[in-house]
Amino acid sequence: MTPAELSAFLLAAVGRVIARLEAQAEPLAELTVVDLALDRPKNRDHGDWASNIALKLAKKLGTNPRELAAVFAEEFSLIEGVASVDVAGPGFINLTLDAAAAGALAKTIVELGAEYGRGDLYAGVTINLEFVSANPTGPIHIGGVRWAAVGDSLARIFTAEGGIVTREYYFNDHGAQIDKFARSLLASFHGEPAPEDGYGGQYISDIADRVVDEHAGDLALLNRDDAQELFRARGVDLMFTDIKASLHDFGVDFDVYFHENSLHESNAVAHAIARLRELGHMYEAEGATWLRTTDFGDDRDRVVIKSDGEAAYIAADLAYYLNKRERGFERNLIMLGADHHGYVARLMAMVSAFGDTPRYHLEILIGQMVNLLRDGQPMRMSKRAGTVVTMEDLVDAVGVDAARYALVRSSSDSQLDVDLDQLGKRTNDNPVFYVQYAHARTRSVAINAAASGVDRSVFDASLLTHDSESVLLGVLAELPRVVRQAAELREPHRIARYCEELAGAYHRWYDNCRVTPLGDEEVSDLHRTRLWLNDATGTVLRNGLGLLGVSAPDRM
RNA sequence: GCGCCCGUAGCUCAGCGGAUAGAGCAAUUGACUACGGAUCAAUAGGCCGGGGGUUCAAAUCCCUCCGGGCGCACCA
Repeated sequence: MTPAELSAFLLAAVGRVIARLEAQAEPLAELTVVDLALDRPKNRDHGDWASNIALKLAKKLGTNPRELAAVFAEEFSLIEGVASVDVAGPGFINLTLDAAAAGALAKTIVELGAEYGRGDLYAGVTINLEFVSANPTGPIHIGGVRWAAVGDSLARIFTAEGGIVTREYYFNDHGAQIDKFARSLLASFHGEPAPEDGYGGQYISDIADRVVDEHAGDLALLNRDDAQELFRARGVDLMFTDIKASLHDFGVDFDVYFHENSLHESNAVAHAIARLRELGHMYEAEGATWLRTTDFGDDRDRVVIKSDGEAAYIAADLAYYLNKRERGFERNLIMLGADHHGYVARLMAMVSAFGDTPRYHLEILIGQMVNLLRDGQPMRMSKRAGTVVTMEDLVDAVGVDAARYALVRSSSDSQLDVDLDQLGKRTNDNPVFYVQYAHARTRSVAINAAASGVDRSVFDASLLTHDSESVLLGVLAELPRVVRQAAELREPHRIARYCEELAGAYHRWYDNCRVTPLGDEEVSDLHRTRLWLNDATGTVLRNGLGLLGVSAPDRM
């Protein structure tokens, strides 16, 4: 029995009880699965599942929690597959399933395979996920890498919930940052130090050299301005190619690389401004053109066209947002570093100005900073000096799986400390190996089972009676709920934590319950049924790791 | 000054208003002539930053103070 099936039965039972009680009390609103608050108790003595619905409803029904719980419990005990029901503490209802009902899940999971864990939370909804979006003025820094891991995982999770997801990279190939980049390349070409506010380091001279290799003849003929222009165009292009390749090596491939420049070159910016003007939210003052964001909760109005006639940065954002909406995206998410959180209010105001709904049509996820440590000491980074730790450095140090897992396993709301030395030398410091090992073990057990003549020709769930088996089944049952919650809260780290819990439950089961017969013991239905459970665990670990973009190896 | 995030075991971090607050690492002690010891079992380690409040029930929600990070442009 899956949790969804159990919930449906319980909800129906609750409905019957309430129908009887409502004769003497106020009618209640329609109840849902959420009201049931079905939970897997931490303490095994409290059964397989627990509900606190009696505590929640007692007051509304004009009765006390324990009495109400007793009534529910009686009704619950009639459900097929429920072995026992107890009322505990202030009014918790603890349920224990019989082994056959609980164990049936193992077969269900094996049969569903990659489908198990998927849901329909965002069925058919078009979702645009914009992340990384690092300027093409240098390699992706560590904060961007966090978003690469988290954003890609979130994309996988939304997809698992039925969403039609586009991964999008906003490429800031316009404006002053790019000019600095071009001047930095030119400075390197002339053997000059990096400009005061520019970029330095090995990658600048590398890029400059590559441009020189391609265009040595041309450069000799160009004046300084034209040479800078050539460095700008080619340098951005080369940087862009490098960034794409790094992301690909990291397992992240974007569907759309959107160039900011295209918004300026087309009439997209003018189009967006015209629309906002029609809606009456633009005004002229002090020689500039403003968007009245204070009408929508921002603390000051924002300049869209500067008094020198140039578009301010937000102009492109207006155009970009409108463009996404016109491309048909219902939900748009942008992932930004904490150093950009001051931008949220004005973007939300913009959404309102367009007549859309903030936090629905546009959501901004803020990720806190990542501190890189080496031997416990923070690593100081400077773009000008070129001392940045890149995605490649991180991957070289620990590998793609370990890097992605370390970045995705914590809430994005928390600042994260990543110690390169620690991650690099002691592999056990990263729980990804614990999870991957559990998966490899399921494969190894399956191979041994086959060699011993154990197959899946028989499945008798009533034989799965060991305590470690009911714990394992309980954890397996939770994947769909964890995926849904990770999607709703935009928190991929819940998947990682779940995988760790599952791996632990599996290792403990492995220690207690053999799949292959020992010595000259006969192959029994218990062995065969346990093979189903083993394979079901392998499936769930693979599905879970897949949502994180981490491999599930057969051997390690 | 205003805004956002954080403060939980020695360290890095989980914890959907519920029962005895958890995991990994680090420490101590056990378990392989049994499906992989990258594992398991056990011990130790906590005024959940402080103080109020809401609730049958608060690490979780609200207020306040303290501490840390990051922001508050006609920069991008």
